[in-house]
Amino acid sequence: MPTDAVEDYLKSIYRIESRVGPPVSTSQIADSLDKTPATVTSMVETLADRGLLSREKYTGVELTPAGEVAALEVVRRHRLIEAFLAEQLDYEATEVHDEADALEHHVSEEFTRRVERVLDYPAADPHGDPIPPADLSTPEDAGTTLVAALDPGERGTVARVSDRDPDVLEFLVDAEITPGTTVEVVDITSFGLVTVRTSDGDEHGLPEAVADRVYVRRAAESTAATDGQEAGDA
Amino acid sequence: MPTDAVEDYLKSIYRIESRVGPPVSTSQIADSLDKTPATVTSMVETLADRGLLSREKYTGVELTPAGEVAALEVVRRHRLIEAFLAEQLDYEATEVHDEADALEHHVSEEFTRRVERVLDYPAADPHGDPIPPADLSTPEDAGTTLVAALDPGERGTVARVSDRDPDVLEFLVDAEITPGTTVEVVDITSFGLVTVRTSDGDEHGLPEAVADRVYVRRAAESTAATDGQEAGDA
DNA sequence: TAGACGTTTTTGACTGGTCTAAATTAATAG
DNA sequence: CTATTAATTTAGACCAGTCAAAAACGTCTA
Ligand SMILES: [Mn+2]
Ligand SMILES: [Mn+2]
Ligand SMILES: [Mn+2]
Ligand SMILES: [Mn+2]
Repeated sequence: MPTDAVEDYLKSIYRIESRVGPPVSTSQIADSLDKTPATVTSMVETLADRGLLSREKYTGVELTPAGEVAALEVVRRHRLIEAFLAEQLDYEATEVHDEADALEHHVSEEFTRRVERVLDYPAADPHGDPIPPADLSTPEDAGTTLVAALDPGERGTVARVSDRDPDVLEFLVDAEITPGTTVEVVDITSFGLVTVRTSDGDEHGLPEAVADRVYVRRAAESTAATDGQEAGDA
Repeated sequence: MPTDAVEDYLKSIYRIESRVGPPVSTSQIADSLDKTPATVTSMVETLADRGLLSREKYTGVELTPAGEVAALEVVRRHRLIEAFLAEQLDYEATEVHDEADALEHHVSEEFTRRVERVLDYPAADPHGDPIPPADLSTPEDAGTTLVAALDPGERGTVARVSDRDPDVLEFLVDAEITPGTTVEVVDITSFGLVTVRTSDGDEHGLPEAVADRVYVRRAAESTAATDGQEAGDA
């Protein structure tokens, strides 16, 4: 029943909520969907009428449980399709997004299940975003942003790279900073340059805007200062 | 640029043209798309304005070369998607149609090429409908309808079964009258019952409406009456 | 050749999604 | 506490696609 537009709004609100929390403002939605604020106001009204979100005028919106379920269904389809494109049709991680953005509104539940089965129930899409299972039960373990998780000298595993800016994503993929790889923070300057070493030994300087789009999990118990042990689990 | 609706109209007109030829009437289109005649009139006006078809009021429409190209692109995507669903996701031939009908408007050229490549350039969809190649050059060899092609006693290979009526399709699939199988016409009655024997030896009585949806190619040079030779190429 | 009848078009209306321009509101700086 | 400013909402418009009801058309029959 929901139209493409409705699904896109829900998905967008969901993603903003899970990044910065509610309330989600009109302009945040407008930016992320590339619509005018007037358009967004009108749409969130109808979404509120349908019980998919609660709205306080001039403040913002927040998904209701029903809205969150609907959003998660879209997110699930989106990520599953991305995984599928990468896996079965040999798409690059940088190419899957737009295709999935169109398809996500038009695949049936049947299709979704079959894709999931063929891929053997993948946990994450090609960027590392977790794929909600059919019961939509995922708590969204996103990992922590690079500088928040690691001090200089520490290592971690990349859990996820944001796919929001295609250029940033392209850069990260080229640098081999992708889900599953290991990174070590070499240095963090006061002016926001983060230098990391990747598993192939290369060093890359990441401006803050880029570093903030890399999410990692600390390598278990191997703080460089307190512990010389560096046995790697590649 | 064309919307889903525009593509559906073009596809529908194309299929009617290739079945009964132009001009295609308002009501034929309305029937096949399940729209009211008023709606169709309004849409064919805009299609004519865009140069996709020529129209004579109160008579009907005919695709222009541009319209035919656009239609063939949709048909190509549709059939490729059907083949893909059957092949890679294990759909039954009876299940692919609706899914493809939605997806056909939302897959990119890139996607289409990749699917085609993965399937190794398939010639036909699961019902036997030919898949136009990327240059859209296909002349559509559809095969000939069962009673037109075969006299009683003759055999032929099923080239194609119409997918228009899901129930008929289901029946044919159950009877194992599907593209690639061999059928022998046992008897044709004056009142339109066609009895055929399938390769497994079973006989099936097909009412005219069903028989007309099975397209075959005569088994080369093995007319039962004039020739005892029945060497089979399965 | 005049109806009658079925088909097609016209008319007018509605929904969903979008925009621009104008009005309103909330937050903030003086 | 008021004035400026930025964000938001309202007002009014438009487009695509659709339908129901009414009018126009063309054909075929009596
Ligand atoms: Mn989308
Ligand atoms: Mn993604
Ligand atoms: Mn369609
Ligand atoms: Mn088909």
